[in-house]
Formats: sequence, structure tokens, C-alpha cells
Amino acid sequence: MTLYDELTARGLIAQVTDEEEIKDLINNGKATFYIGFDPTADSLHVGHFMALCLMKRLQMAGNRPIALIGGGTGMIGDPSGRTDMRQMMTPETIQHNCDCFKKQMSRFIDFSNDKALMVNNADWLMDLNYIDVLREVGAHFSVNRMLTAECYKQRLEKGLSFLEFNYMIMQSYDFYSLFQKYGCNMQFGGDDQWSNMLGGTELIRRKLGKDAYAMTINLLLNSEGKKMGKTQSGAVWLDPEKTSPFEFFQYWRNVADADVLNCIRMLTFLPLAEIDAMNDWEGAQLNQAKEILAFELTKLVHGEEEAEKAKTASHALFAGGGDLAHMPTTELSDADFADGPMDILAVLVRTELASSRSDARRAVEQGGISVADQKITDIKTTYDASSFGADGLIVKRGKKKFVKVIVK
RNA sequence: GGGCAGAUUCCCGAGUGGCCAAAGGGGACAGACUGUAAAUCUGCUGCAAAUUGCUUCGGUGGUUCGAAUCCACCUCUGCCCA
Repeated sequence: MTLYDELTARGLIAQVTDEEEIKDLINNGKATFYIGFDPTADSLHVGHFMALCLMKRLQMAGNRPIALIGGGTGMIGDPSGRTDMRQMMTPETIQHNCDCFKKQMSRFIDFSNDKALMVNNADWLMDLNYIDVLREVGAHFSVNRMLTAECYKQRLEKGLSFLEFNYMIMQSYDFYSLFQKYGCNMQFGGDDQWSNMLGGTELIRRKLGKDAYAMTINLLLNSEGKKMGKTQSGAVWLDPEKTSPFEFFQYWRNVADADVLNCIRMLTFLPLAEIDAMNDWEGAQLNQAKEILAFELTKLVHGEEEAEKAKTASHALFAGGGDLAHMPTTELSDADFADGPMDILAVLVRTELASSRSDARRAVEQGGISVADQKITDIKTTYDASSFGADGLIVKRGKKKFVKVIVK
């Protein structure tokens, strides 16, 4: 099976500019392609993970990836898929985020011996001269055409600043620059980037008379059409400091039935034959598939050892038995008991199981809290340092949120 | 630069002088049912020393016994004109 066929079978490919040419390029390792990452946070998240996997797949087939960090475009902000204006970031924040991205990406992509490159578009965008850009690049863009692009259409109703309007031009210029500097002949991106990417291929054609290609990957959507990788507390991050391997595992363990196979196909490196065999799984067996998904992804992102730990902890909590050593833990110290015993509300707030004492109170009153498998019904229940014992106690909110509390 | 419309709690959106911690919906959280799923039903959703108190309706001042609501100025957003 060729690489292109595999990508199709996994449901990754959304749109392509020239199917035949692209097939030839990537199947034969002739592509030098880039994917852009906007440094909007100090960690990559699940959305980026798809892109990283794709880079990896293509790299394994002999193609050369370029990870482009949008240090320059980040100063503008991509209006695609947004209904409101992005908050402007300071140059310092952007720089910090770029550095964090670099670190995380190196885990997935082999950057040795120029097998892959990492570049920052701030390097060429920051020095541009306004008049030169207008003459060289601006002349090739039709505003009429740009306005018909899907990404601007919605924004025309809500308001779109000139700053953001220029995002497409900057991104096109990136492609143009990379084409010249590194022979980058293809761009990948999320499907929401389609119009921005076309801008690039067109600019290259007009300026250089050469062909470049673009291909978008499907966004990871759940069965309700919402982007996956978001939780109530924000994105699911790849940085273990921001989303612990255990939480990461649990996120995938809990995806809806309708989405499991899709996720396995799009995100894991399991052989397609193996995945196809899962096609008609249902009920308890489908539940198994979720564990496979969770394990595979945790392994990819955090390594096999962490994945095993998360799996064990998960079993311990939900299936009984197993080792509780690796579940999320909050350490209390003597200082927490300086004013005497803590009440249950304080414990919940301290462990971040509740956001405020009021929130904690409601949780207790509704029967959502238990400590060491004992349901707590009285908000006046108190604990002193010795209550937690040598091994600590497990405090549980609802069915899926647990924290082990120990006293140091 | 001129005219008009608007800014309400996590989001959408009602409220136009006391009955407002603020309708309704969504989301989130909890309970029941389940398979750590979905759907459904129920509760709940500013903070706290909790039948009470405190802080919120873009910002700052003002009118009033009393302001999300009225007035002035400011900030931001959209629309129309230039």
C-alpha cells in the first residue's frame, strides 16, 4: 500500500490541489513539505499532534518535513475559524512559545542531518519593508477574490481588521520563501487553512511560474462536529506539566463510541488491517478499543513507561485492584493543618477537585463526593493530618475525578 | 470626521427605577440509568463565617431613599455616510 493510499484509508486527506502530482511526490519521497504552527500557547496540543503524526508518516516515507513556527504570523493572528479577534500577543510571549514548541517537536520528528528542518517565519517576515511587500506580493492578490474565501466570509459579518486580513498574504509569502530557500514544494495544514494555502501556491505560480502543491488534513472532529482535544479546563496538552499522562490517557479512554475508530485510524500508527478488524466491535469490545486508543496515544506522546503507569492507575480506579501509585496526587503539608483540622470543603479546594468552597459545598450536597469509597454527606466532615494515614486517601468527585491525598 | 445601533454572569440572550445574583437556552458539574460510551430524566451553575452577608450587568462620575435599568463623559464593537 502506498503512503497516499494509507493516508486516504485513514481518513486524513481532506483536499488536495493536484491528486496525481501529489501522489507521485509523496509516495516516492520527493516532497519537501511544510506545516505551520502558530505559537498561540506555550505547549502543543492534540490538534498539533495530528500534524506531527503526519510529518512523521511522510518523513518515514523519505520526504523532508519543515516545521514552520509562526513567530512572525503569530504577531498577526489567523482569522480562520474564529469569530472574534484574536488577542494580540507580545513579542516576548511569542518567542517563549516558539522555544517551547521546538522542544516538544523534537520528540516526534527526526531533525538530525537535515532530515527535517525547523524554521521561524519571523526570520524573514520581520525585516520586510511595507512598500516592497505591497509591490512584490500585494500586486498578485485580488481583494475581490480574497473576500470570497470562506475564512473571511463569516468574519465579514462580525468584523475583520486589516491586520488579520493580511494573515493570508503572510502565509502565502511563507510558502513562497520556503519554495525558494529550501525547494519546499508542498504545504500541509488543517482543512481550515485551505484558502490560506491556496494563496501560497498561487503566489508561487504568479511570481515564479512554477507549480507547488497543497494538501489539507481533516480536522479531528467528534461525531457532533466539534473539534476534539478540548476539555472544560481547556485543551488537552502534550506537555506533561500541563496535562498529566494520566489525564491524557483518561481523555482518550472516555471518547464517545462513535469516535473511537476514527481516532484510532487518524492518530495511531497501528496497522490498518488491525484497525479494520475492530470495525464491527461494539459494546464491551468497543470499550476495549478505547483503551487501545488511550494506550497507543499516551505511548506516542509520553513514552511507553508513562503509558503503562497511566493504564495501571486507570485499572486500579475503575476496575478495582491494580496499583494506585501513579494516579494524580496532592501532597499536603503541616502548614495545611496549621489552623486545625481541614474540613472536606477545604480538601476539595486544595486538591482542585472544586474551584471554590461554594462549588465544593454543592458537590457534597449532591452526593458527588466520596473519600476512601465512603460517600461524604456532611459538609462539616473534617480531617486532620493523621486521617490520611501513611498511604493517603483517595478523594473522588463524581465518577471520574480522583485525587490521592497524602500528607508529607 | 458625521449619523445610528450596541457592550449583561462560561457562551448565546432576556431584563429599560425597587419583586434582580438577574428569565430562557447552551455548556459545565452532580445524581439516576449504563460499558469510564451515547441518549434520556433530575438537580445544580457569582463568592462567603450561608434562611444571612458581600461583590457583579464595558469604564468613570452623577441623579435617586433605591440604578443592569435614568443622565454626562470615556473606551470598545458593528452598520450607514465621507
